[in-house]
Amino acid sequence: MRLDNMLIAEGVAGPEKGGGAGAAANASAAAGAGDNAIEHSDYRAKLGQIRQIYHQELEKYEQACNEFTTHVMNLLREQSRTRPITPKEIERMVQIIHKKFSSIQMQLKQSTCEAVMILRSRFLDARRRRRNFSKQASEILNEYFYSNLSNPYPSEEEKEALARRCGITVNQVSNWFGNKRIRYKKNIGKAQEEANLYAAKKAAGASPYSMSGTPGPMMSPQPGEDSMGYGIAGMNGSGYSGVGGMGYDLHPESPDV
DNA sequence: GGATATGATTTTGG
DNA sequence: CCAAAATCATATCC
Repeated sequence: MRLDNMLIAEGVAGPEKGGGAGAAANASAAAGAGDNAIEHSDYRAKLGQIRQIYHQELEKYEQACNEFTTHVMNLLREQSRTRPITPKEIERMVQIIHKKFSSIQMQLKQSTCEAVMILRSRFLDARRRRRNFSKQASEILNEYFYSNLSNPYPSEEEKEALARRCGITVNQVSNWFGNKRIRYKKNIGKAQEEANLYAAKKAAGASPYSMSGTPGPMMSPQPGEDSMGYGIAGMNGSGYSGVGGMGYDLHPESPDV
């Protein structure tokens, strides 16, 4: 029963709902968010495949069940000429057959469920579609991180600002800082170089992009403002003092939201 | 193709 | 409940 419900919920079992056209329309409607439209329709297509196979198999089983039942019935009828066979016995026979076949159907349903689950995880698990952030986003995040090494915990507002500037979500900013903190701590020695590197960049000021490897064209025309205002204003005086004492420093300035 | 980097999720500790 | 730590799954580099 659970399996049935699940299959219906996933749209594998249940009403036919007009085949591909309906599914496609559904997909495009559900993908109003936009960026995941392609993956979603792909998901839909795969789901349709599963669905089709499932129904095919189901029908096949049903047919086989009927054939087998009639076959048994014929045998019984034949036997009834040599010995009396009660209707009750026939009914029992039929029930046994149906039970057998329904257990086979159960297996089909279960494996279909499994397939759907795998499909879901394949498409819905964000880990499987990881995309690296843009170069600029990494720059912005790193700048903030190394400018606030003594307290790399951006507040909610700061996270939102960073998210906007990087074109990612607040959650992603949080993830990034979580990863960065732990991975920075893991090898301070090496990362210190990076810290210095970013400190140097900050000192260099306006053009933190050193053009290391990519002779390609400049990046996107990113709507004006950016750099300046935020990053440089970092800490008070002495660059980055040793982390030695306390981490708590209230932000020297909080211009607005 | 494997080694490493990196974003996301899951587990764990306070 | 939040963040650290562990872990997963992919991207990217070589």
